[in-house]
Amino acid sequence: MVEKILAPCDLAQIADSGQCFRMTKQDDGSYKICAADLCTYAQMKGQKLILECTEQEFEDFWKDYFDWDTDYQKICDSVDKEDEFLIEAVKYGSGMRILKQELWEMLITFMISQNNNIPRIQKSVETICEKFGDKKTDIRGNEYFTFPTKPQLAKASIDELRQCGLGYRDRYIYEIAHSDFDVYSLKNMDIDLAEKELCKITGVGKKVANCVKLFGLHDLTSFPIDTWIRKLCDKYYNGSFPVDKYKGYAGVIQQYIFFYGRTGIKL
DNA sequence: TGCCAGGAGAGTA
DNA sequence: TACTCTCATGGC
Repeated sequence: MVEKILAPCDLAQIADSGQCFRMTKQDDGSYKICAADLCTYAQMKGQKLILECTEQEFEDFWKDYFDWDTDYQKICDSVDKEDEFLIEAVKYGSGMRILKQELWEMLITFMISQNNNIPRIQKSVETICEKFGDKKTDIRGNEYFTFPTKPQLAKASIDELRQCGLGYRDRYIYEIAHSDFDVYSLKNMDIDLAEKELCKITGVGKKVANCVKLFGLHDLTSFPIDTWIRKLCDKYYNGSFPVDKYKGYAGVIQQYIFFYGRTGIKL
């Protein structure tokens, strides 16, 4: 068990923010988090984050996963005082953090996300893990499944992928799993080039590429524009959000807006 | 029953 | 370049 001060941080907000799909609330109030090939249980007590893992595992993985070194309070405080909508959005989702997630998992997950809804994405991702990932035992003695690697996914037929509820996206996943594309090569690229390379993949457009950049490459300048953001920008910003005001971290701001728009207000 | 969802590809003008 | 149609499918 590891206990560390982390503020701001709200696990409920992060779990419901649409950036991760394998973070689920348990009956005891904790959150089960499956990431990379690991699994832990997390809960907050005040400003204290309690993780069920060893100190070593925390230092090696979870600390970075929670983006420990970014000052989210400073980001919240930087919001334009004239921007009433954004002030409300940040207040509503003030415990948000951008998790540093596994790159391959982000690519596949956000390819599945297109023209889809979050509960259904979660279901598809979980089914894919159960069918093609490795079965492991977590710290509480429960079984969990890792997200399948590229070679593991390449063993799946189109029909097997279709059975995971992917709909028409099954062939996109099939194609990328059988391609010679190395997602990890993106880490060594200029971020604009990385986006171009992502957009060459069948089933990846600008929006999905920006999600992969933000959640998989931790490029906080990335500002994905989906249906929610578009509607909100049309309503509150005359169709275009002033990303230049938030140089270097507009992606975090995007996440506050998305979360507030999707769960906090009626459009 | 029809519309929507963290969109993108293909066809057409 | 810009627009439109289509693609599965569960939830409301």
